[in-house]
Amino acid sequence: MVESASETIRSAPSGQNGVGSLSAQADGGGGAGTAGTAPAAGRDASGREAASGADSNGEMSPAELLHFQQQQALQVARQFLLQQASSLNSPGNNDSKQSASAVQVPVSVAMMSQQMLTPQQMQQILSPPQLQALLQQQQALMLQQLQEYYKKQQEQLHLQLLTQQQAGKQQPKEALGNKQLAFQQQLLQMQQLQQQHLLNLQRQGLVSLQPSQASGPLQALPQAAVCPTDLPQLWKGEGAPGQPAEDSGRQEGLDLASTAATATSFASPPKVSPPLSHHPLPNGQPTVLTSRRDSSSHEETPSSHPLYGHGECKWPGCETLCEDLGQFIKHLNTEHALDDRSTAQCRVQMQVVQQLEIQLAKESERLQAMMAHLHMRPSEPKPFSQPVTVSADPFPDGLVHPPTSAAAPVTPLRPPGLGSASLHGGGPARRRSSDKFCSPISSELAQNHEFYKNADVRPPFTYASLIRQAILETPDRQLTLNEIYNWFTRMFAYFRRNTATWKNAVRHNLSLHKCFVRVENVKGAVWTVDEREYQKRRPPKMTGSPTLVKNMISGLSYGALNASYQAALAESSFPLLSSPGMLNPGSASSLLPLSQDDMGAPGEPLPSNGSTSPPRLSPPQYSHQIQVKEEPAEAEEDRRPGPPLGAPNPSTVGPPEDRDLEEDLGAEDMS
DNA sequence: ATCGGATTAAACAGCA
DNA sequence: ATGCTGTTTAATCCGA
Repeated sequence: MVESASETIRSAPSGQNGVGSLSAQADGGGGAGTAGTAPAAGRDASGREAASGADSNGEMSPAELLHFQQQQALQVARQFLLQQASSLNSPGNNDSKQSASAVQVPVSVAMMSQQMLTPQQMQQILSPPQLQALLQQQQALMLQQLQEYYKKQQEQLHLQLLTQQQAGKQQPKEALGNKQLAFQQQLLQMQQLQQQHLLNLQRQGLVSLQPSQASGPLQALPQAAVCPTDLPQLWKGEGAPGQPAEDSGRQEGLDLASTAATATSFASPPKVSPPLSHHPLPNGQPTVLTSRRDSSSHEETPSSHPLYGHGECKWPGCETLCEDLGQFIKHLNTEHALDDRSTAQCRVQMQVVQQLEIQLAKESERLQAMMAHLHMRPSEPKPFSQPVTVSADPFPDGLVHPPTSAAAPVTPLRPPGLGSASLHGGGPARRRSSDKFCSPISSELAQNHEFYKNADVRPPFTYASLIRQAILETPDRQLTLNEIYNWFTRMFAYFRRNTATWKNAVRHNLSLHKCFVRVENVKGAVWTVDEREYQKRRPPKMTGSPTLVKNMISGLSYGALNASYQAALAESSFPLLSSPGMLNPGSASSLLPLSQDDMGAPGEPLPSNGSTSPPRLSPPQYSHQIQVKEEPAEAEEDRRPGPPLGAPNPSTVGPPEDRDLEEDLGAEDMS
């Protein structure tokens, strides 16, 4: 009647049958409708996007999401690292120098680290921009210090150089400048860092790199006695400049996974005898990363320079514009010649790299811990045949070995407890796996408690099931709205961060579902769960379809289901169901005032007798038959035949059953 | 293609 | 007046 044509226009993409078009539903909704639609349309897109993110694209399970996030963080860090490293190495290509003298590195890392960000700070997950900002900060600070400090140390440096050369190790070829020495040293340090990192990875993150340890490589360097004969070879590999730092960096970034992966599995014997005194690498491949990068850049345009890109000098803090490579070279030689400043800057860069390494190690460690946690449960059959580890897993120990961060395959991860259902649920919010398959939310929740608590992934449960869980977890099975909110935020990181909409959804669900009953309490209103109502709505489709049930049972191992269900009962405070006695008038009433009401209520069929009232709840039942739908199974026994509930055979129409039940209890309930 | 459940958004009323 | 709570409607998505 009302031609709310105006409204009509909006929606109706295709979503609902023609409703949209006709719709307008001017009918009752009137006010709400008009006002609501507009915003709703626009918001839906964004809102959903935020909430479901991956859903639309590729389906990701919560765990996959998490994994993905972690990988991204690591990649960013690694990319950064490689970029930094590339600029660090670049100077070396000017000439293939050799001679190595262990340059004493005066700058104490410890000192530096104090000036710089604390490990704790670094440890925080930084967004790329943040990371960059921090790095710049570090660089600035360190630069300052270095410049001052370096003057004092220069003498010492020269002295050492002389000493080295006199020792007969000096290379006749060309005189080595401090610059080269410094770079060599840095290179070595990089190698050490990389080794350390790899080692850490291989140790599955059990080795955490402490800030204090960070100075290890540096200080150990002198003693490590860079073997002069080794260095040349090292440098040789990087004779060619390679592509612009940026490009190479980018490339590395893209290729990071494989790079890292190869790094860990590389078997090629290193040319450099690992100087690292403390971390002997089993298969030693100290230079893998470096040499690999070098070699790749090696074949690249000789006309470019790692420190030159996009027409500007990439020297840290420089950014001088240079029209061409020639000009850049000139600039490099003049502005960044071997002097205090350049050397200091190199060190700074080195520090940056080191810090990144540390950060990377920490993130890797975290990732590994997370993955280890997620892989902890062998229970689930993996649908994916994808190998979890990259190549042969070199880890001998018995620990679970999640892929190392470096080599981490993109294997989809997911919370161990999650059933496949939740998996393809695609992640975001449309989950309800628990509802559908009767896989008890409590069990999954218990298993993945920590996961959901810390991972910002949306739990694969419906609001209704979550609310119910929250309520059932409490001793008296009742919660105020606010307490429910608190439970959500306490149990799920997701709800801690996505506060906008879910509260409304919770309220909406509380009101919408009959299974949630509001009870006036002394101190206000509390919400309780009417289990029967809840159970009623659970098996949406299974009810009438024997085939469905059959499929389900065959699909999910009965044993597993049963087990999980029992587990749920046990751990999840489902005393109501698990213990027959619970339904006794006394206790039941106190606990579930409402449900009690329903059952025994006014005139209603439900016997006040607890055991009988909830047919499907009777203990024997789930003990052998999952509750999957089985309310029918034995309900009838105690119950009067009348109610469809009792209908033993599934063929009996589902709807009636549902309806009846509803009427049975619903009546009172409604009132 | 359709249906029903779930989610999200929003309007609105009642209450402290 | 404001914020919280609770109810309701509508749009949309998604799985069956």
